Amino acid sequence: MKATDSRYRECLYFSSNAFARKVEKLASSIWKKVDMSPSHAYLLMLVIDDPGIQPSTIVKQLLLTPSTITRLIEKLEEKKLLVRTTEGKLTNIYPTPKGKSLAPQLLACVQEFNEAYTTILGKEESSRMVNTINKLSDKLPD
Amino acid sequence: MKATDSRYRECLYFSSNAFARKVEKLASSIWKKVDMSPSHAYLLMLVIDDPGIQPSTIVKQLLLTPSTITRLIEKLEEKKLLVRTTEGKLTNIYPTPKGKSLAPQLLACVQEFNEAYTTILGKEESSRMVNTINKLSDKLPD
DNA sequence: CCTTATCATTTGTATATACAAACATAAAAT
DNA sequence: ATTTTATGTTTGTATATACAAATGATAAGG
Repeated sequence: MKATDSRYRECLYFSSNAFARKVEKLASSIWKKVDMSPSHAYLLMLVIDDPGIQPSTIVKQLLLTPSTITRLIEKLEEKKLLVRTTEGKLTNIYPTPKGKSLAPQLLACVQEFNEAYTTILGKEESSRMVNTINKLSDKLPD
Repeated sequence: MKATDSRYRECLYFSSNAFARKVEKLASSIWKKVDMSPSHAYLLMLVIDDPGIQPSTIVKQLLLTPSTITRLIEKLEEKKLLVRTTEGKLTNIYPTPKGKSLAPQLLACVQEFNEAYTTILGKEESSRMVNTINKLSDKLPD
């Protein structure tokens, strides 16, 4: 059934969740090429762009909680794509050569994903959508 | 950090996910009063409004997968809020008296949630948002 | 009728995410 | 200098959701 036909079509809870699930699915299908989920890929890109970045900074950039970030990092470390070095209470994350070598493919995925949804939704409309979502998102409480 | 400040602010993947998480959180805080997650509550309301409804119909209404629906139903059955009767390959779901008695509280939560976000986002803007999201959602592939 | 295809539901397992508590360290206050 | 508070990170555990395979049952084709 289409969202516009659901009994709960007017409820923001449903709309936003259903939409996010669809976007997630589209994104996942693209990042499967590098055998990674979109979150992992974005985190890795952040680390490649800013070697030594700390988890707390990643938390802010990705808008996820600290525990989630730890878990994402753990997985990427297992895959030998990045390493953690801890000094005192601070942790620094660096990409490994293997991780760094993925950079071009990661960028290609970003581009492919962006093209995929702008093609489907229209260039105008999707960028307006993203802006509106962000604006509203900022109004909602943490 | 605000969504509008994230490095990935222009990516629909981030925006839609972050937004959905916030909406989910707001919704959860309200439905905690009836000790239920929003999904469980909406499912229960569906069953109360249409006793004997089948899982496949719920799937279409809630835009979730069959396995997720089974899991939601299981939990509500554990809580004695609904019952399943299976005949042949079809299953019918009925609310228990206990489940039915929750109806007014469930409605109150719906209302409270709607008021919460329309207050925050503005009446106009939130209803436009919901419509746009649904429209775009329908364009994305299953 | 028997076999095969189709449909509805469930089960096993996996992913993404979060909350709350635990740690570990650094900074501030007395 | 010792205690308190604050900060950054990790761990234990829980929730929501999904995919793929299994199950159970009806329907269709030979």
